Amino acid sequence: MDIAARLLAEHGPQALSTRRIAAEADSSTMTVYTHFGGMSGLVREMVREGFARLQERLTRVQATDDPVADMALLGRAYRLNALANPHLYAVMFGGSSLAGFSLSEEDRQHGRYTLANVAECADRCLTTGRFRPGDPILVAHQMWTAVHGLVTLELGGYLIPPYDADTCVEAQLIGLMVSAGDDYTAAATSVAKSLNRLDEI
Amino acid sequence: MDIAARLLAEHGPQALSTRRIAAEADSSTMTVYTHFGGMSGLVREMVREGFARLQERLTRVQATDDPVADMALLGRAYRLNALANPHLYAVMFGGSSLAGFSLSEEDRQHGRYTLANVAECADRCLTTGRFRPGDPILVAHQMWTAVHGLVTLELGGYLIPPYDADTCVEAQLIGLMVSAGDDYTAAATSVAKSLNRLDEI
DNA sequence: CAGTGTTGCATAACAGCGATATCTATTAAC
DNA sequence: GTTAATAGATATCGCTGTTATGCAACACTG
Repeated sequence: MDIAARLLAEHGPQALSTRRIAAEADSSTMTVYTHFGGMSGLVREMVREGFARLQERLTRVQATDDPVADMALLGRAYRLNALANPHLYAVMFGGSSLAGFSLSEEDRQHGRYTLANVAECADRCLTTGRFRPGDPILVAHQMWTAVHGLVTLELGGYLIPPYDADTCVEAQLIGLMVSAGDDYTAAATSVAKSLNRLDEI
Repeated sequence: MDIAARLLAEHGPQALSTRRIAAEADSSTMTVYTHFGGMSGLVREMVREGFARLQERLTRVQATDDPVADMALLGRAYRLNALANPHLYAVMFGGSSLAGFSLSEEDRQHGRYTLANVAECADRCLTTGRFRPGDPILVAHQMWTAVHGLVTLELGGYLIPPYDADTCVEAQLIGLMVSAGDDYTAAATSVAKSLNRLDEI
């Protein structure tokens, strides 16, 4: 797993081959089959690893008395995790394009479970009255999709040149909080506050 | 190109092989090389085709006196295009995971140009006072990332079960308009209005 | 018309891939 | 100590993209 993760991170997805892994591990291609049941099994395990890393990073943000700032920091953590593991992130969400590999429903459930942290934070935003009354799960879902879309486009190089990524992130986060019901100026200050807590994540 | 598009749409990305294309075309694998310079060239051409289809679909929405409803319909058109060409969509934005294939800066520019329709609509939303004053490009960008994220997760099967896709789209679109500065109830009615114009797209 | 250069495609081959069958050697259990 | 089981090495199969070679049809030129 360590070798596969390193190969993927350093040399991209095409370096993920049984022969290359075997060469790095000084063994034969059979090891991939005995331990993971094939290449797809190894990829599946790496997806799990990717979600584990993501969740570990999300749990780093601590709950403060400004839940909107916490939520913004969750968004930044999500993005930083993706930027730190770009290839792994691509495998996690662009998985269908890898030959013959498809996630099981259990894997997807595991992925969705990652949203629990965000939902908990959304609940705090709702109970403190910062967000418009609604379902915290649905709010968390909107947060996820928006940040996910931004990160996907950023990794794909589709960000519009005149604006750098940080500007887009800032605007996206503020817009998200406003869309959930927060006051615009309050959202702006909370998002700005989250910028000073980058050392947490 | 037609054969490749059909193979991709009907049998997924692993059916995109020089030999299979050659067999369907009753020719040899060399045709891919003489016409596209290799497999990556063909994929690049398919990405261009994908963006062309997307743009064609986006230009179908007509400008009315309710620009927010137009914007919502643009979002629905973006989603419907992705759902109609899921494999093509995956190649367009998950391209890095295909072996050794990377988009050129020109291709990316072509992709970003697709945003022009959305930016024009955002400008109308701004000038009519529905949206908070700001840069239409940045507003259009936020629209893009949010809808793109939603569609990506939907295609990946990551949507949260209790809510169906339509509910998420509805909530996401309303939230987007609110985040851009529109009034909540006005946004809700405009988004609902866009639901009656699905025959346009 | 004859010759010539160019282009398009078919054939064959090469290197690499995932996957499998077979066999060996090591380990675990009784 | 004997036996069963399992990890791993080797070789192989069918597949992939890619390239080199050669052949056939075409356009051009004297």
